Amino acid sequence: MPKLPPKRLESRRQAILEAAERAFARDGFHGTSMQNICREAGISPGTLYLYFPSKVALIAGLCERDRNEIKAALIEVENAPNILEALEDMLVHYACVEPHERRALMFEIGAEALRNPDIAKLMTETDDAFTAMIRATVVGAVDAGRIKPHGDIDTIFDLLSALGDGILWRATLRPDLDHRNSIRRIFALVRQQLLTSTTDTPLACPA
Amino acid sequence: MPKLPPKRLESRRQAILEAAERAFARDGFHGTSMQNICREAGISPGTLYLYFPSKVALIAGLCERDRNEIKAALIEVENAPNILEALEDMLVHYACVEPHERRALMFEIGAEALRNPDIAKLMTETDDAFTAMIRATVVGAVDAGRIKPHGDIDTIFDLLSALGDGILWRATLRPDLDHRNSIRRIFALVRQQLLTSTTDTPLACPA
Amino acid sequence: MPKLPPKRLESRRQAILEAAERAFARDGFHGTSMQNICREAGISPGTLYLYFPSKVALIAGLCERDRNEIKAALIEVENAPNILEALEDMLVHYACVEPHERRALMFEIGAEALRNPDIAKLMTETDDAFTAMIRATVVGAVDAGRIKPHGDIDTIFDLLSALGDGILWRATLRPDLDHRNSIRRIFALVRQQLLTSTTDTPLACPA
Amino acid sequence: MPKLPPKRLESRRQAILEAAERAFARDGFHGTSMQNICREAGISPGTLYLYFPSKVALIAGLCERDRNEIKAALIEVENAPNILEALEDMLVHYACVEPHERRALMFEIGAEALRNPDIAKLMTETDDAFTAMIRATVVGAVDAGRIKPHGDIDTIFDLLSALGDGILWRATLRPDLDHRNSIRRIFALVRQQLLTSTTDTPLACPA
DNA sequence: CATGAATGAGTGTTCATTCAT
DNA sequence: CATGAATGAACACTCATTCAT
Repeated sequence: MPKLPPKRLESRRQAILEAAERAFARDGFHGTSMQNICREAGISPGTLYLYFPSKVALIAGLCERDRNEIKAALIEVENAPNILEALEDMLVHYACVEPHERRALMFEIGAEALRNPDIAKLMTETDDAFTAMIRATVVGAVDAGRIKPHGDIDTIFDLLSALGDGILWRATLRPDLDHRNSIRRIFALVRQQLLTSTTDTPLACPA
Repeated sequence: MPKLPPKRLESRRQAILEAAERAFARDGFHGTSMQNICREAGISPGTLYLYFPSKVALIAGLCERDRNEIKAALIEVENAPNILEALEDMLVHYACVEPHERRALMFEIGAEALRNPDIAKLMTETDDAFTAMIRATVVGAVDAGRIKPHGDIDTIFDLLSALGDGILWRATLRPDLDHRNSIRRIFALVRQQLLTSTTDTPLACPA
Repeated sequence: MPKLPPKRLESRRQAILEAAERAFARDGFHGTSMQNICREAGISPGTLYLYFPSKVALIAGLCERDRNEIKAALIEVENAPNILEALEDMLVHYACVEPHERRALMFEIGAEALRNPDIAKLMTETDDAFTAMIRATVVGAVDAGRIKPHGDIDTIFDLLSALGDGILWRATLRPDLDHRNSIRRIFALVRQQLLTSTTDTPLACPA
Repeated sequence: MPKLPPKRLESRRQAILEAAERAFARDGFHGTSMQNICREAGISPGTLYLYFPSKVALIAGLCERDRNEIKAALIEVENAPNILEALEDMLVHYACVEPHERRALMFEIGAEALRNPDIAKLMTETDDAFTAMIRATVVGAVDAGRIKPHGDIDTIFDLLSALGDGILWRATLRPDLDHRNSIRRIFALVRQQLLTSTTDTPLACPA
């Protein structure tokens, strides 16, 4: 029987999560104390623990929030006229448009997942959902004859998954490089050699 | 003015580094205390600080040691008859043969690089050296007519770099998947669609 | 100016006290939080503080309740045909029949009394009432010629008081020993050497 | 390989234990923070944890120290010409001569034993050693014909154990009463009715 | 009367680092 | 060169209590 309306509680929860994200992004997970987060959120430690039972729970909360965000982004990709283009835009967004801190945080959550099974589970689920969704969309496009894969479709998926993760990793660890340009060129290559759109101009035989 | 012979000093340093690596791999960077490392190395804290000025310096030391190891591995790749095959083997080695802890540590060093410019510099240098080396080798092979790139050579390099990093990332975060098989198939695809060996049986035109 | 009928208030008070006792007995005074008690009682902290102004007040409440219980037990002793037998039964009850948690709680209340004068006062009053009552009863029996004390009657009382407290202390701290048997034998000895019932078979002179 | 001489370490340990005792006696076990103890001992928290691994370990240390003290006291009792007199003096010492805080601390250690098996074990061992020693001494005196028990010797022991504990309990919880006088009278009664010294003037038959 | 969200000082404990020996 | 005792700020987390609703 909550005294405050549920909406108030939920918005408070979100505000705390955002404060935690700012603090984590600024100082890193291990460099951020609960007191820091409290100060950032303008609340007391007691209140913080009313909403999140532990520091790890904050990371889990952020992880879940990201998961929801990615799911939403995926639905957009799903409905896009050109799936490769949509994926490319999504990658540019996370690799270049979002601030560096955002990627750093993602990286640290990954590191945390290596030691914490709960976080690992959240990440695994997100990853699986992502892959399954892309696969369904592309397979649909292939079946509809709008895309032609050059090679085993499963292998192309594995390659694309690794490619996406690798681009994000490099965007995080090598902020000095021009990833936007790199992504554009890589995707052009993918379109040419791995997943040809049949509605585009036909490609010359590579041999 | 060291009074001990430099060899003795250096071997001590290496022993400490190895102890640190064991401890970090077991408990994570933030889960390992300097006392743990001392116990693992069989020395006192005072002695540890004689060889390494801080905990981060240990990570930097490990990072540098890894860099040297990778450079050695690269030279092997450089001299290999088939560069793609050598790269593939190297990837299988780091993604599947080396124990999971090794990858986890690499990941944590990456996370540390995000907060520490010294570590970042070490990683960047290693990455650049790696890329430059691969590029030189492949370009040599292309010029010699032993390999034929299907597309812009720089783009292929970017793709391969991201692909390699992504495969390692996935091997670290998704230890439940069969990465060995995945790598084999991806490299077959790469050989077919991106970097064809002219000494192999010519490929059929994919279109 | 209470608006609820006093009975309702009082029964609520008792219910809270019982919940607190359960929680204290389970986890100890210092191991029990006010939130635990609230959960046990099915009320909110605000309500708890409406009935008891502090955590110590709960202990005081329990102490007072115990006092009333002991007073009731004393009246039974007072009316018993054989006072020593009644005392013995009472001791067996508190030392062996009641669950260990009950004694532990009594012990913890004692510890609290050492730091809190209010609690100390309650305990002292109970102790005095107890002693006075026993004394009156026994003196009555002596005057009536039903019991014959072997020695100074005040000293026998002091000994009996200490004996009773000591038996309870030992029953609390040494739950591994057989206190029931011990009490039976001690009381037989007391009857033989300290307080002889003249209605029983006369005792032989111990010398 | 301790750098400091073992004596220095041990004296430091003892100094910390004494500081802890002062603090516990003043404010109670749960009312004393580790910081308080550090201030009292003039050391830092880190140093405190170098000597004692936890707060409970401090209580255990005090408990063990008390045990040794009691053992020493017992040896004196053992060698005393009149064992009952020696026991009486020992009781007077702990009940009346030692400061109230000492008893309060003993009480709190008892309370802690109810929740902590390690402490309970220490207390049980001390108690058993105490009882065994007294029994051996008294049985020796009985066999030598210097003391004559009036009743079953085991029962007399149980009664004496409970009596001693009860006197200490009462001395702790009722500091307002005159325990010295009470003990003198109780022991006189014991000598008269339970354990007669055959070297003293023979007692008249109580009947 | 009752609620429960909010508080914030306080808890026991850790750990990277220093320095006298 | 090596030691290890000592440090003390910092940590994640708790809990008796309050008060606006």
